[in-house]
Amino acid sequence: MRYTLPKTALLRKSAQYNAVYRQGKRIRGRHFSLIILANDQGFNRLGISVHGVKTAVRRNRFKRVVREFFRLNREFLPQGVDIVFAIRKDCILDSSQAVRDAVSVLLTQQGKGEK
RNA sequence: AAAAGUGGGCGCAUGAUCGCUGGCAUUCUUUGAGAUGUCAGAGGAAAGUCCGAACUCCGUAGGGGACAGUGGUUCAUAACGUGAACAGGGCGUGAGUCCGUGGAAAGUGCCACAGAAAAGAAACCGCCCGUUACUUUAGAGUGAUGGGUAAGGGUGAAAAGGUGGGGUAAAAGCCCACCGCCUUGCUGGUGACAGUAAAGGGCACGGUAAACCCCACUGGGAGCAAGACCAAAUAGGAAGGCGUUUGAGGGCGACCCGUCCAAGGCCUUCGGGUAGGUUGCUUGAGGUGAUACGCAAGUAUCAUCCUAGAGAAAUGAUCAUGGCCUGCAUUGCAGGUACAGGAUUCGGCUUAUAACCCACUUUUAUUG
RNA sequence: GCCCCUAUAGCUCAGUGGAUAGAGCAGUAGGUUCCUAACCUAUGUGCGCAAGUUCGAUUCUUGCUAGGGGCA
Repeated sequence: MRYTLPKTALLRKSAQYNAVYRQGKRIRGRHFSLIILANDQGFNRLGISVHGVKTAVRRNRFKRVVREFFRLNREFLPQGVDIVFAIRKDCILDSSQAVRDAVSVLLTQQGKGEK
């Protein structure tokens, strides 16, 4: 069951997204930003927002890559949080490994900032 | 063989592992946005939203006008601004291809600059005939003025039939021949239209309607975020009940008494309805094949098939094998494999699109 | 998904089918000043793209492209 990704692990409603946007903590990166908010579900939930990408094929491509990353790297992320990927229009990431590297950079930067 | 034209096809394939969505079946200590199994799961343009319809709601006596759209003819179609065939015109040696292709003798407007004149034609130069003044032997010349003239000049995108002959003071369809044009007839065609050594007209009618406009035809409005059903919370509404200084309810107060506020109160029900959920939702003017009719677009009959249904929105990732293309270069290595992703559903149009394949046709060259 | 609007100079905007397309700000060069600003003079730069109608198109028609807005 480790690598499944059911719909309960996705943010589905506008209200859920708005809660994360209002109260979450933002980490700005080069190709995308992370917005993180602790939840009371006991597991992570994922939301994806792609802005400024013209064609539906490229938009869906980003969403699939990010979902694939999220599915394969559960322990890599903080636990028990809602996390939204806000992808910018100049994003060039094309594989879950590239996303993993970028997220790793962001999280270590954030850790240093807190210390 | 080369260069073209037209029409059509294909739009990488197979397997393994992990994962996603839906249908069906089974299952339950957790009845869940559950689990297991099985089947299915993006396009030729799904795109742009440029047209047309289905479907849904709202509106609606009938007629006219306004407004908008369309615009050769005949068919096709549920319908269309789409398609087919044909007609007319432009382009091309050709196969072919392109065309918003009704009306300018209903009216109004516009036609810059140039030019005498740009529209009920017109006299600037020129040509011709008079009158008159001056010069002159005369013929004639110069100036002024009255007329005739559209042959010639030059301008322009465009200047009111063309060529030749006759004719005249000079000219002119003024007259004649041929060509062109218009009207009427005849013939062919369903028709647009075409033909005509038929008759008549001397020729009138510049262009522009993707300027206003006229004519013919078509059009009620909104759109699945349509619409239908269920329905938290909050505010307000309606009805009924309680209560009316015999005090419901609330404040002060630990509580009682007391005191203060008090119909703008409390309770129940109903209706509408937000978040949210369910539905609309995929069997349809459907696909494929055969036969018949039709030049064709297409239509009819029979057989056969069922082929996505999400909702912050599923079809992805990794690996392997093999196609195809390119490069290196020799039988391996490297790189590439387009445009692009359903959102109520259909019919079209338009736009994007790597590489490859097929059929027919044309022109040129060579050979037979 | 549906429905609208816009595109003119580096920026903000004008512009009856007809001239070398205009105004303000900005830019460049020169003048003025001891120097700078202000001021004066001169000067460059454009009609989103492609077809069509017309003698002629920024303007009219069609198709694209880009941007913006509305419908809960």
